[in-house]
Amino acid sequence: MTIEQKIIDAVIDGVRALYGAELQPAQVQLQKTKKEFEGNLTVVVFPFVKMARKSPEATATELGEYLKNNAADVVAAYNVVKGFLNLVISQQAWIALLNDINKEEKFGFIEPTDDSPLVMIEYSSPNTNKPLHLGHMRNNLLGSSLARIVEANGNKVVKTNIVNDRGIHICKSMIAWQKWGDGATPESTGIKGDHLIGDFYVAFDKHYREECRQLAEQFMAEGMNEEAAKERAKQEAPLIKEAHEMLVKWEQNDPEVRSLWKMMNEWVYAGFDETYKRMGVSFDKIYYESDTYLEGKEKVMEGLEKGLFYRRDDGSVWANLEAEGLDEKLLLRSDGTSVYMTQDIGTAKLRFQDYPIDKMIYVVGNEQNYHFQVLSILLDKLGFKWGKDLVHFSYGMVELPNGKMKSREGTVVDSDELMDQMVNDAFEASKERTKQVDIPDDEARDIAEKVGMGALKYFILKVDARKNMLFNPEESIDFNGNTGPFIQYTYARIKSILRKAQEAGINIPESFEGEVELSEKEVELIQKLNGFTTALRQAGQDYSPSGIANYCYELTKEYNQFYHDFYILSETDEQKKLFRLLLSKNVAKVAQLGMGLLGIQMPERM
RNA sequence: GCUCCUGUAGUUCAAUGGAUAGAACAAAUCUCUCCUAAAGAUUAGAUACGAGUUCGAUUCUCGUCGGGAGUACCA
Repeated sequence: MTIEQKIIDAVIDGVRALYGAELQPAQVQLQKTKKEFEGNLTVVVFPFVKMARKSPEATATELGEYLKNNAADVVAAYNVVKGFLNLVISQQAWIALLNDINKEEKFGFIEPTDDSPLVMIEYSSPNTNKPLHLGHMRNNLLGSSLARIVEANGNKVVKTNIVNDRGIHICKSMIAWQKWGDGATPESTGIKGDHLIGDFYVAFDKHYREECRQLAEQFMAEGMNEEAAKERAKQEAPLIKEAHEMLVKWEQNDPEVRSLWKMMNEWVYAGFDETYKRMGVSFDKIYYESDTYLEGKEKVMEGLEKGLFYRRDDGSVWANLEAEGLDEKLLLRSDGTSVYMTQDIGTAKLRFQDYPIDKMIYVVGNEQNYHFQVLSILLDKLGFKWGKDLVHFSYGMVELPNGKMKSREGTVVDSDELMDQMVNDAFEASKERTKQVDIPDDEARDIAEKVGMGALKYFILKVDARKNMLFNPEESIDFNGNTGPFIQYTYARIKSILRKAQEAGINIPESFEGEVELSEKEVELIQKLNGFTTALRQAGQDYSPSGIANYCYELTKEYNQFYHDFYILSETDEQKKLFRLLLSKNVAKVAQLGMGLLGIQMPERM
C-alpha cells in the first residue's frame, strides 16, 4: 500500500471517528506540500469543515492529531496553515517507498490482461502523393506515443493506419510521370520513392497552373470577366481533365492505370517505411482506402433502407443531423460515388470485423473536428457500439516562425530533411564538446541519432496537443532548458556514476536496509519518482503525451539540483552513498520509462 | 452569420477548483581543484477584459474583445 493510500484511508477513518461522516476516497484531496511550508503531503480540509462544524484550523488540527496517533508509521508530524493540514512523512516510509519503486522493473506500468479493453488507435493517415512533412510528424509522434501510454495503463492496443491511396491527387502524379517522367524510378534516379512521387505532383501543379493562366487569358480575350475566366480555366485545363479521366479509368479497373497506380504507390510505401522506421513509428494493421471505400457505400445503403438516411431527387444520399444540433451531411454523391465520410464508415466496418474494438481513437488534425463529430453520430446510428464515444484526438497546426506551412511557398519542412538536420546538429554539437571522452565514430553516430531525434520528438510532444504550436528549428536545436537532450544528458550522467560505482566494486542493494537521515531534496526526489504513477494515469485519462514529457523534465531537473550538491562517489558515509546510488539508479530508470513512452531512446553516454 | 478550439512573463511552454501562478529561453550578476559546465546560484518580469458560482477561480458558467479552424456533390 502506498503512502498516499494509507493517508487517505486514515483520513476517512478519522472523519468517521471524529465527525461520524462517511467519505469517498475521491473526496480526500491530497497534494504535495508547497515548498514554503514544512511537510511533504498536504490534506485540504475545507471540504470537511461543514461536517465538523468547526473552523478550518480546528478541523485540521483535530484531524492531524488523529493521523499522528493512528497512522504513526507514516505520519511523523503535522502542522496546520489555514485549512491546510501539512503532514511530515516518516523517513522509514520514504525508504520503504524507494525500495518498492526499485523492485518494479516497469514501475507504474499496468500489464494488459485478456480481459483488458481493446483500444484501436488510428494515426498517420498519409496521402500517397507526397512525402511526410512536419505536420505529419506531429501526428505520428502523438499517435505512437499515445499508443504506448494507453498500453502502459493496462489496455490492449492495436495501432492502425489508413492510407489514402486513391483519388485525384495520386492521378496527378501519375499523369506527370507519364508525360515528363521518362521512365524514372527510385532506382534509376536514386531518389526516395515518396519524394520522387512528390516531385511529379509538384510538376503537375506547375504545368497545370501555367495552363490555367493561358486559358484564363484566352477567355478574358473572349470577353469573360477575370474571376469567371479563372474559374472556368481551372475546370477546363486539359491536364485536370486528363487527371479526371484517369480517375474514372481507375474506378473502372482499367488494367494499365491500375498497374501504374500500383507501381507508383509501392514506391511511396517504400519511402514511407524508411521514414516511419527512423521516427520509430509502426503499425499493427494498415488499411487502404482503395479497399474500404466500397464498403462504406454498402453500409450507407443499409442505413438508407433502415430509414436512417434519405435520398434527394438528384439521387444523392444525406443524413439529417439537425436533431443533434448539426447540419445535413452528404454521404453519397448524386453519381453514386463516395465522399470522405463514406470511406470512414467503410473503414470502421472493416475494422470492427477484424477486431473486437472497445474504444476507437482517431489522431487527426483539428481541422477535422466537425467531421468527427458527425462520424461519431453516424457510427452510433449504424450500430457501432464504440461510435458514440469515439475519441477524436485532435491536435493543432504546426506553425513556423515566419508563418504557416504552405507547400506552394516552399515553407514546408520535410520530415526526412528535418531528421537529417537534427541528427547532424547533434553530432556536430557533441564533437565540439567532447574533449576527454573519446567515443568511437560509429557510437558517436548512434548517440547523435538518439539525441537529434530525441530533441525533435520532445520538442513536439511537450506541447499540449490541442494547441497550435510554433516550431522554431533554431530553438529546437538549442539543447538547453526543457528539452529532450537535457533529460538524456541527465540520464547519461547517472549511468556514468553507476558505471564508476561498479568499477569501484560497489554493489547497489536490491533493497536498502541501512540507516540514513534523508535530506529534504532526497525526500522530494523520492516523492517525485512516486509521482510517475500519477502522471501516467493522468496521461492515460487525458490522452496527453505532454503530461509525461513535462513530468520527465521536472524529475531530471530536480535531480540535477541534487547532483550539484552531492558528490555521491566521494561521500564517506557508506550507507549514504549506497542510498544515493539507489536513488540515482531509480531516477534513471523512471526517466527512461517516461521517455520511452514518448518514443525517445536514452543514450548510455553522450 | 453559425459551430468548435484557443488567449498565462519579451518568447516558448506548465499548473486534479486550493496556499505567495511554476519552468525554460532571452536579459543582468555570480560560480569550473569536485562522479560529463549541454551545468548551477541570484535578480527582474505574466493569468486579455467584465460579471457569476464558491470558503477559494488561470481552471467551471455567461458576456465582450483578440487568434485559429470548420461550415463543399475536396480529401
